Amino acid sequence: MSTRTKTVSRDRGRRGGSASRPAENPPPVLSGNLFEPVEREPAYTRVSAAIEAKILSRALKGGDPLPAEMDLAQQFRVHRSTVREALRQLESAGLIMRPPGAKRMVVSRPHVDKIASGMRQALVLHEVSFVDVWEAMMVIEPEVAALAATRRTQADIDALTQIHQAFNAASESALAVDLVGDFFELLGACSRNHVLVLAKHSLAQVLAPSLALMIDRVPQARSRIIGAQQKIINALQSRDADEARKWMAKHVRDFKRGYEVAGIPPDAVVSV
Amino acid sequence: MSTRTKTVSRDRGRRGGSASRPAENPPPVLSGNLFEPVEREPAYTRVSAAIEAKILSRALKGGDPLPAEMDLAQQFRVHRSTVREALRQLESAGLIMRPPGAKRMVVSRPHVDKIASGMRQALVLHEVSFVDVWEAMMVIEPEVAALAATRRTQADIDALTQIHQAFNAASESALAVDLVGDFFELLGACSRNHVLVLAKHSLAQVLAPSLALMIDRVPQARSRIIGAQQKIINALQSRDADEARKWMAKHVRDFKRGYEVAGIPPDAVVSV
DNA sequence: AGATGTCCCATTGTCGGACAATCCGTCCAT
DNA sequence: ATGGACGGATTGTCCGACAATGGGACATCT
Repeated sequence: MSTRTKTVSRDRGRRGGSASRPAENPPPVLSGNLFEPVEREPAYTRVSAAIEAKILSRALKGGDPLPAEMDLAQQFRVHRSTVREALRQLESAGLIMRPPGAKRMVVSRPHVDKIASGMRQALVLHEVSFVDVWEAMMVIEPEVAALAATRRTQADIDALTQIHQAFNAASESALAVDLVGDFFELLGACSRNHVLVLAKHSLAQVLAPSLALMIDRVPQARSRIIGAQQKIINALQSRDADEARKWMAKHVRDFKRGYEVAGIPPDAVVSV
Repeated sequence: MSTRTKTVSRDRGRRGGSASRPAENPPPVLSGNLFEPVEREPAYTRVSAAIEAKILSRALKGGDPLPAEMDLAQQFRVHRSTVREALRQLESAGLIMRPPGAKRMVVSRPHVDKIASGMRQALVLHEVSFVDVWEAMMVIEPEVAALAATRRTQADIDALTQIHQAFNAASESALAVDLVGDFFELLGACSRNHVLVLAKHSLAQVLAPSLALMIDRVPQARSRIIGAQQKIINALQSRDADEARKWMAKHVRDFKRGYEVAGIPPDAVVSV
């Protein structure tokens, strides 16, 4: 005999996806399905949902340590193993993490890398083609550059210049790819808009592997990147949003040309 | 005494975040940290990483059933509990799921809702302000509309019109909000670009709760939405990308005005 | 005082084993 | 063919256990 309570009372699964069809008239006739499927969500899901709610409602702020697993198990009246499975979910969602070399889990806002990597997985598994990603870049990057031009500080420009010069001097392509990523990321930071930074970061992650290929195969790619970066920095320096937008658009278009020259078909699906 | 193997051999943590500083000259002097932190990732993480790799490399395709937990435990030489924790992580990442009323887990590509909800959590926890989200919409939505104008089919237009009319007739605001979301989503589908759809979807999720507020508080919001939707549909009908872009920009700007009229401060952080 | 060693306890990571619920295929009776 | 009974397979949850380790309290050394 176990102490489990087994009350299946919980019913407010708030997973509403807004995909509701126009909603026929329910009262008069019972058209089609009378009952919706009974929901039997396992305990580990309820536990994780409960903790997630506390975190999202800011009852648990970032940095707060979570109670010990045993405590949670007692509070939820559930076995520690069950709590652990719930914690794994939250951990993978990035809502909690364990600082390296620490016992207790702490509440943490999901790091950009975390969510971006989720996005990358999704795009890879959805077999998104390179043009799709490129199109998204064409939409986002020029506007981000324009925003950056109006909001950058001198420190931003200095940092960008530093990366630009490092790229100029980079010999091995792995480093060069990293530096291109850094340039884009820093430019995003100049826009002072977390949402766009997140979106940019995801695109960059998806593109990075093939970018390495491209830079290796296309000799003139580096000089074109150097030129575009320089123009963009100049535009930022003079706070010329239109110029920044224009050159970033050129820059992104160049990427596509680079891919074409490198023999990567535009409808190639991105991969890991 | 347990049978655990405890080999700490694994070292290729490929979590490279590209945040590398310009990389000083390592060979001559030992400047700063000589050793990187020893990595001791728990077994459940390695198990989930192994399965994740198999999925991302498409060795396991979508729809494939995963082996039973016991099988996995035997293959990995770990306890079933450990496997379960790994599975929880993959489940929460959306890489595997259990079809309602089935035993085995199956490989699944993460649904848009899944990743979008992750994005929403991240933005909420990063205390992103409403203007940030709005700015991102101003960047993305008009271009999506322009793309949609060139790629829409007649079926798309019919569906959009249907939603438009449903919104026109919608009485309760919850339904109206859903329909606005549906309109945006369908418009995204017309763009035929999964990446942009994903980004749009995330933004919509973040905005939905406050949108309900706004529609309730601002009487003229509905008529403005109706007008904009109509103009956009017309632009799509005549495949006029510029017109679509222009009206969508107006439409999104209207949202901001609506928020202002509703008394929602622009730097209010989005919440659940 | 500050650095270092020692000891203990709380907590995590992992394991072994157990049992009820339930899905699924098989077999049998109607 | 339909419907019911049966048994194996698999999951959800629990119990209990133990080694490893982080963290604090305390003693010791310089």
